[in-house]
Amino acid sequence: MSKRVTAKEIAEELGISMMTVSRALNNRPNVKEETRKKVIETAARMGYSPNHVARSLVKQKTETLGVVVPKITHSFFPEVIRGIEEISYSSGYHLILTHSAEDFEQEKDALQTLESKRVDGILISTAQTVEDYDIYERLAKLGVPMVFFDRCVFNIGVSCVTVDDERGARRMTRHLIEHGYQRIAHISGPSRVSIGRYRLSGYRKELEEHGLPYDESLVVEAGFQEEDGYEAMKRLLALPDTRRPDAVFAVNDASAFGAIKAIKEANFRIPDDIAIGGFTDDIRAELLEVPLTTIRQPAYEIGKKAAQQVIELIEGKSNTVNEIIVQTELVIRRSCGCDVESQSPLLSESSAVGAK
Amino acid sequence: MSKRVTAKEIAEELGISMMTVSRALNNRPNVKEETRKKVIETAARMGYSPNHVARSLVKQKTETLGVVVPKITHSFFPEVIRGIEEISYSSGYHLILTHSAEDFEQEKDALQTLESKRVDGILISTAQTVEDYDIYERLAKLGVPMVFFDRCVFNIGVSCVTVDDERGARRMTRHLIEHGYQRIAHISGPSRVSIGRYRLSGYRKELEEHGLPYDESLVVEAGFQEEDGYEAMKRLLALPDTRRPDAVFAVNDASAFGAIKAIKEANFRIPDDIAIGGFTDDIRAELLEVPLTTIRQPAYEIGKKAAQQVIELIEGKSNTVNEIIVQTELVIRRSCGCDVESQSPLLSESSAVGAK
DNA sequence: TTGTACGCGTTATCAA
DNA sequence: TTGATAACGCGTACAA
Repeated sequence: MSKRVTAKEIAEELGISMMTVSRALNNRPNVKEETRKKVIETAARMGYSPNHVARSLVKQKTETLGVVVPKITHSFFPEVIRGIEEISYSSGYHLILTHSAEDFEQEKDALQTLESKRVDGILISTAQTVEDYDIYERLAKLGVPMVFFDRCVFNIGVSCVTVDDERGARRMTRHLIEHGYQRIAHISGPSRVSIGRYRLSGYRKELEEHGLPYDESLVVEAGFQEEDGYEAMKRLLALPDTRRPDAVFAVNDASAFGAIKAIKEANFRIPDDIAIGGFTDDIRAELLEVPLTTIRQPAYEIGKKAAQQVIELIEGKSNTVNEIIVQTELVIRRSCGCDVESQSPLLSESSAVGAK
Repeated sequence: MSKRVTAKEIAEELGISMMTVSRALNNRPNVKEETRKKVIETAARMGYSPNHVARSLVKQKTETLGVVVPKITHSFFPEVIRGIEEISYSSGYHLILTHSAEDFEQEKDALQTLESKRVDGILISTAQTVEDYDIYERLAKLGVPMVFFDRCVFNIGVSCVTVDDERGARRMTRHLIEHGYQRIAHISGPSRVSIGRYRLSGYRKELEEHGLPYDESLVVEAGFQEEDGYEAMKRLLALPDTRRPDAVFAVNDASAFGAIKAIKEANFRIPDDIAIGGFTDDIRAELLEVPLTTIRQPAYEIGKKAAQQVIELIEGKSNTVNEIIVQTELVIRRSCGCDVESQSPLLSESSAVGAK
């Protein structure tokens, strides 16, 4: 550890008290302008850097937010983080980023460290292996400002920012039904995770509304990763010809990517033999050989809203438990076999940076 | 701020001293096993969470690394962060993630906060508008363990983990030359940034080695973003027919994406009219309508190595200034007009999660 | 094996 | 307008 200049040393240098230095440096009233100037100048000359650790200890505030993501993937979470970062930066908070790698034990670990580091608030999207809610409840009861995003836990008094998963799933399912598909399969997410449950329930409700049977053999519970979708699709493809799905709704785009891989390996064509729809609108979705029809989740927005929520909690501007629902959008591409005039998928305005 | 249980309170509860509590909780020797058990049990019961802030203050160590990235984009930096996270997690460090949004002022800001927060080490990739190196030098002189990754500043006594940019650029340029292209343009990065300079110099040296003229009108300095590549390409396309390039080497994939967009808008074909090569191997590169030939930078590796470097510095296992060069790889796809049997680009094993 | 006194670097409080 | 003193919660050093 390098030797650091302290406020005390500045005080000694100038023959004044520590408190005056502190006041001057923090732009507090009751300091003679002349003194303030001298202090600031001396501090700069001596290379003073205020010790935030000491400050946090006495102020009981770290100006830091803890973020827990299940995965630092390529598309959704980085975008969410960007949203979080933008809001928190402008409010003077910094981010401790942790990731659970979809593992509940690591997540608990991360949460405990964040607690020990006394972050002012926590933003979290649960791991897919979440087992119980004790730790969230404990933190919530302790009064640690906390907000879930994307993957939430409800009814434990914690706010949440997410999309209307059930509605999005219904929208996708309806879209497939309206295009004449009869045997629509669903590669679902883990039922432990909110978005897994809600998307499944949306799928199911929409089938019912259209008088289609809910066929359990067409629903495979899997994880959120590409390989999970791949394995699940293989199981669906192993069904006898007459029972094989003519369309598949995957819980998210990653899962859909895996499913597509399995479908191609089995020499079926998309969408002719099997249509497919995803959820997320990953940046890769529109670039696939057969661009993927999907439900767009505004990741950046979700991040911003979630950050706004915790900050409001922290600063006491609000203490209600909110469920913020961000709207999704059905993005129709070729994988569902619909007649959209498919423009060249290369870098549409909507994705990435729209060069104008 | 919620009321927190302190070590002192545990001590009072048990009628022992704070120190015994501290020793018991930190698995230090010289505590009767029975006492230790009681302490641990009581701590759990009372919901004790050690205050890391206080601990950091006395130990002069925060167990935290500061990370500064210019952008939280979709591909390269998230992968680097994943690598950093993996190593630091296993060594007990947590990450404060800041981003400069490619803006030098924000970067300085971030660096100052990280300094104030007394992070144990800093990992940084410079913003494209970097102006001077004062702050890096100051931090380095102060003895703050610091490592650059990807975009480095050399000769100021700070370690760096990057790829051999010049060599990668030469490799790409040579590849284009060997395929008969004569007028190879370069959309370069900002000359202020190391990778901008080295890639340009690689391009230039390779041309020279092959006896090709270095034509200034074929070199356009731009930024690292998609729109920069787009604008730069438009300028190249505005050249008279005979002076127009037949191939373009873009400083990175994002820039190449923008260039491709401009080329298509001008109704030229890739690679027939104009071939193109990038640098990075963004996850989208292989998914383009005409998959992009590029130089692969092992982002995850870079992150891991960079994290290992700072941690070694922090723990005093090393105090030498290292320049770690990670190898790149030429990835040949269709955009350069070469005869590769182009397999379906959809989610090859190499990208994302290879479902097996 | 356990306890006491002090210090880490800052801010809050109250007195001057 | 300034300063002295006491926290903040923990670990170190030494004594018991």
